[in-house]
Amino acid sequence: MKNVNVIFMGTPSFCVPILDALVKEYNVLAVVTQPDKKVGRKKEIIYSPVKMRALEYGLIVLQPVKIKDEYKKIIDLNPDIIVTCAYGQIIPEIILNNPKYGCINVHASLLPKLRGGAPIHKAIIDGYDKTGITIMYMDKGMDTGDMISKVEVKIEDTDTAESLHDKLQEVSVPLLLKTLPTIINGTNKREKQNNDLATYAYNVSRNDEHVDFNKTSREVFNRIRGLNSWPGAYAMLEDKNIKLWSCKIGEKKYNKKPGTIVNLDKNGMEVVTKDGSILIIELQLPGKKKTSVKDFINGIEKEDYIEKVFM
RNA sequence: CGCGGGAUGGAGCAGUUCGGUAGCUCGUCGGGCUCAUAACCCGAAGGUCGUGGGUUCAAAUCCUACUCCCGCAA
Repeated sequence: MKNVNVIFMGTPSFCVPILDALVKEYNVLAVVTQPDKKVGRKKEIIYSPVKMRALEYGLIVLQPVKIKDEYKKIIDLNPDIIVTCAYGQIIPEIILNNPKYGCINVHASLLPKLRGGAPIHKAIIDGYDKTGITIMYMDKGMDTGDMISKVEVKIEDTDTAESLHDKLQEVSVPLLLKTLPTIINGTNKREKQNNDLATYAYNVSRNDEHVDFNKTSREVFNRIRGLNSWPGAYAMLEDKNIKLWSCKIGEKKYNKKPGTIVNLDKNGMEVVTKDGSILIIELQLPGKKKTSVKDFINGIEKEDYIEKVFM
């Protein structure tokens, strides 16, 4: 398939294996990714993972600030097909209508569920028992185009956003390599999405990262693991912002205000929820590193924490 | 130059204000108790106190420059 000219558009590490596969099997004309950002305390300029890999291959890298206004270079390359995956900008119709085989997107959910930028996190946070990868034609909406192929992945209680990310990443490449030839030879399926069944997974906001212990243990558990290992869930204890990295669902019930710390020992920090409790296993204080509660308790007075309430 | 916290045996921390013998809770190793133990008792090993300068009779502690880690904000 080296005679098929492809442009790949993507940004985070999730889609780097897709770029690898495309480079191996097809003729990649260029890679489009988000502009370099100044990130973090030092304001270092960070290349997207896709850009870094593209540079390793010596590919042309385009980084339009607004692809809506800077589409010309892409069209001028005259691609046969454009493959996108977590690119991060809405592609204008003038590009969508250009390649002869169309523009397809690799999306990390079973559409029409979880349309949007954070389908992996939200799949866990919202308590889905399965998710997957959908390959679809793009249209002008956000993840609303016709579906071509899918693969399902089961979500286990042991999964975190990170482990689910890895599982989905693993199945995305084989699905794409199976699907692309059918698009090129015209034998692919094309199924409309049922908009009535659609759910949404917008990018994770600061508000999404906050753990509300007034919810059920299950909901708290899902939120904490759904934000691990990035960006992490948090709750406030007095004036401190405490990150909660991993937890287990507790077995007891308490007649106390949700958020109250009732026990603190090497097994964890037990916090009251709406319908029971949660055992925090791993946490992080501001300015400190992530530590297990087992280690954390060695350096503190338990009385400073017991009966305090997470907000 | 966005704001702030931090670096002390393998881990989590105290000690720094006001310079004077390296401390706590764990872990590890050895021994004891026990039917047994993640429990308890006794003992031991293990630290250039992030790095380089400076002040001092004396620096983890004061001054100075730097490195690395982290929370927030973007």
